[in-house]
Amino acid sequence: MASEIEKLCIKKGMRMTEQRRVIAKVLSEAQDHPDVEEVYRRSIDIDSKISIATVYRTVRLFEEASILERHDFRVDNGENRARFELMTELHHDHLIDVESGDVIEFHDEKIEELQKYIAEKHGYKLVDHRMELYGMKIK
Amino acid sequence: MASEIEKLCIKKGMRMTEQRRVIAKVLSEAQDHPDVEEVYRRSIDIDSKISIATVYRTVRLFEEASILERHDFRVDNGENRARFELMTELHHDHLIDVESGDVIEFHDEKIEELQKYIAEKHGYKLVDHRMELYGMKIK
DNA sequence: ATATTTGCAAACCGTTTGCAGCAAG
DNA sequence: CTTGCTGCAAACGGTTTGCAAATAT
Repeated sequence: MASEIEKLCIKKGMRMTEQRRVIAKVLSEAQDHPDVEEVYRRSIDIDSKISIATVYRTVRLFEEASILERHDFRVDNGENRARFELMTELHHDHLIDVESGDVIEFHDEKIEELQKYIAEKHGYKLVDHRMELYGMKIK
Repeated sequence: MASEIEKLCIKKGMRMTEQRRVIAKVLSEAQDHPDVEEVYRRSIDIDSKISIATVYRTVRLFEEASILERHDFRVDNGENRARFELMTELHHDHLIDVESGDVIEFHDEKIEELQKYIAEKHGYKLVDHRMELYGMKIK
C-alpha cells in the first residue's frame, strides 16, 4: 500500500523515511493544490512528529525529481505561498476563480501549438511555459 | 519636461514629490523590466537622497494606479524579485530567454481569443491572465 | 558502519510598516 | 497650516540552513 509518489521515489532510489512516506501519501491523495502549510497540517494528522522544515525539504526534493509541480498563483489576499500538485501525464494549465480561489485544470492543444510557434518565430526553442487564466463565474 | 508617468500622476491628482518625479522618470525611460533594486540604483544616480523604502512605496502606488505592471518571472538563479514595466496601450505577453534572461514582448490575438473562449467554456468571464514562454535561442 | 535525513531555531531575503520629521498643497 | 510623504530601522512572512542527534541502508 505504498502511495503513488512513494513508488516513484523507490524507483528513483531515494531513501524512504517515515516522514517522506507520510508526505508522499498526503500529496498523492491531494485532489487540490495545497501549499506547504496545508501539506504540513495533513501530514501531522497522520504522524504528529513531522516538522515543517522537513515538509519544505521534501516538496523541494520531489519537485527536483519531477514528481511535483510548483505553482505561484497570483492571489489578491497577499498570500504568497507556493502550491504543489502531482506531475501529470499530460501537461495542463489552470483557470483560477478570483472570487473563491477554486482552480480548474484544462489543456488546449491549439494554444500549446501557438506558443511553440511564437517561440520559434522569435528564434527560440520553447522549453517551458506558464499560463494562468483568472476569471469570475458567470451567474 | 515632465516624464510620461509624471504626466499621468498629475492627471490623477497625485501629490508630486521630488522622489516621485525621479522614480517616474526612471521608469518612463526604462526600456527593460527593472526590479526595485535596479530602479533604486538608477534613481540615486539622479538624486542620491532617495531611500529604497520610497521606491517600494512608489512602484506599489503606480501599480495600484494602473500605471505600472508587475511581473514575477520565474528565474532559475533563485531571484525572486518583482519586475516592473510601464503599462502599454495594447496588452502583451513575454518570452524569456532562459539562458540570458532577455525578455521579448509579443502579442498574439489568436491566443487571446482562445483564452477567453476557454474561460467561457467553463462558465467564467476572463478578467486577467498571465502567460510567459521560456525558451532557448536556436543557434 | 556510514551516509543521509531530521528537528530545532536562527538566518535569510524581498518587502512592508510605525514613527517622527519634512515637504507639498 | 494641514495633510500626506519620506527616511530610518525594525518587523514581517515564506523559505532555507547549520548543527547535533536520529535513522535508513
